[in-house]
Amino acid sequence: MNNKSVKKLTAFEWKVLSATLKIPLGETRTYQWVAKQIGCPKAVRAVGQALKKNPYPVIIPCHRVIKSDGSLGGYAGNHTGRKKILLNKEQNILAAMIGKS
DNA sequence: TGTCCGCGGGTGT
DNA sequence: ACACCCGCGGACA
Repeated sequence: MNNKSVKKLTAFEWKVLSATLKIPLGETRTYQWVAKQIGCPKAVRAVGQALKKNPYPVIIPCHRVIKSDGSLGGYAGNHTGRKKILLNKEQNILAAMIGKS
């Protein structure tokens, strides 16, 4: 997991990224869920920060991480529903994959 | 339903 | 070492 090429990320950030990567395609998880995975269910805010600072936004499905009440969160709120669109397309892709099979 | 506080860790100063 | 920040969560009004 740890490469020397990687930026200075702390263990907790790695936990967050790893937990986020564990989220199944087309599925969504809450910050609280991720926080619990890393062993800090109260560090939900820190989780969000780690995601925001994530070095690989491409492999990190930040849009897949939402608030506990089902809201997409501030990221999407600051844009034109970026999370929602990404998630929607993601589900569309998943559906297409299933359809092709 | 709306607003406030607290939790946990990062980064900047 | 201290203070402020953050893509939240939960409690209280």
